[in-house]
Amino acid sequence: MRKTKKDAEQTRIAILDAAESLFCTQGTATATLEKISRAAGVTRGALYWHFTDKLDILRALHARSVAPQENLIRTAAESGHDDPLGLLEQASIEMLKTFEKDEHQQRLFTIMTAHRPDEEGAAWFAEVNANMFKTLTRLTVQARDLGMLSPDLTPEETAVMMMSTMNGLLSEWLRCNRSFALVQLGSKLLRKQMAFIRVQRATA
Amino acid sequence: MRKTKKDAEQTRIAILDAAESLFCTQGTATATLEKISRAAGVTRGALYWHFTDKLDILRALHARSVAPQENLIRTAAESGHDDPLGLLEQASIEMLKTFEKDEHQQRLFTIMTAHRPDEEGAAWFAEVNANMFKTLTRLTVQARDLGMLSPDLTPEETAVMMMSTMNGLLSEWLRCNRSFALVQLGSKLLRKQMAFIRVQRATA
DNA sequence: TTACAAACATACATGGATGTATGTAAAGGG
DNA sequence: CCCTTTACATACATCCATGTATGTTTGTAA
Repeated sequence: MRKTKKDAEQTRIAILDAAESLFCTQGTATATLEKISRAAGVTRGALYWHFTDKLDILRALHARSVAPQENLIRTAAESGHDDPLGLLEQASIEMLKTFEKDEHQQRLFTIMTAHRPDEEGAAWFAEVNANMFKTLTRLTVQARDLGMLSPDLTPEETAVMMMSTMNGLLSEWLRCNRSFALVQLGSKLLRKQMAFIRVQRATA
Repeated sequence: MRKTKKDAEQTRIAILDAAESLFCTQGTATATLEKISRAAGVTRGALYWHFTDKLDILRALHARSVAPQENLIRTAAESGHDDPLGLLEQASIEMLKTFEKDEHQQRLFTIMTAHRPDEEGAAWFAEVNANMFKTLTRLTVQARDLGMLSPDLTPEETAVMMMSTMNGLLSEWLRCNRSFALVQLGSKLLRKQMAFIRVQRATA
């Protein structure tokens, strides 16, 4: 029992990894804190030292893998752009690429979509998604103000469509065990969809 | 305590309704059997009389609301069609319409996607989805054999795309509290996507 | 070197969920 | 009219997850 700062941080990471894995395979409800601690090679004491409860672990998992990416897109959206829809298309495809590689993001996505915990956890999850929606809407509003959005689509509708297809692609890819090329098929679909979303000029 | 056959069937339905509601709001893990029985106005004894356990209730819920619709599409897919993609588009839009009205289907979808239970329940859920995928693939294979499928899409890719956008639309609609017109926006998206999936002829 | 706090492990108390076993009153058939 | 079965309610036993309280050992700073 000789733990230096560095050792402590390493056990913290071990706990997070174990929790991520168990949450993903068993769900947040059936994955008990003892299973997690045993999978991490420690006892529940260590777990309660580093985190207050299950939801705290969830938040930590989110903070270390998807929060950075979310902030990246958010800041890009806040600093105006001369081609918002181009940025959106680019960012979406980029998200697919990193998602296809990063197993942490994949597990966390599974956890948040397919194993939603009880009420407090659900509220937190809803908040995370609402933020993402706001970011997207900001971009689509810019696009409309620049006259680049198809006239039969509102900014909100466009944001909904983007969220829908992205989440649909990711969850479908995970559900069928990564049995198709996510980036290839996804970008093919996204490009077509973007062409539909953009105002079509010079077709005559 | 005077229960005729009809009364028993009615309590069974009451249990199913209560379970559906609680599973939807609290998840299958936190919604305990006692909460369900109390919400149904009975005790756990009645619940254990009608069902063996939680998963049995889930199966019953599935059987009474979405199974009929699944079978409808399946039989339509098995009896060949001269325009499989047209049938697919039609069936998808029809699914959106009934889904928008039927609150039972909405709750069950929430339960199955956002509150997946433990391992046995997850296995059952995976099976249900695999069957749907097979049905779709059967249609897209027919389309390819008839030369109606875009040459840069395999039948499996097309089925994946359909599953993805449909599930994405439904879950997005539920997530943001039905705050957009599902049928209107969904059919708009599906029609555009179908045009992309179909082989494009007579464009030159 | 000593004293304090970090970083855990261990032990305990509690409540809650499940399953089962038993009780029981009415329905329904002969 | 009686007997069996249905359709539950009640009671009990068990286990498990959580939280907390306490013990223990070692870094670490003064």
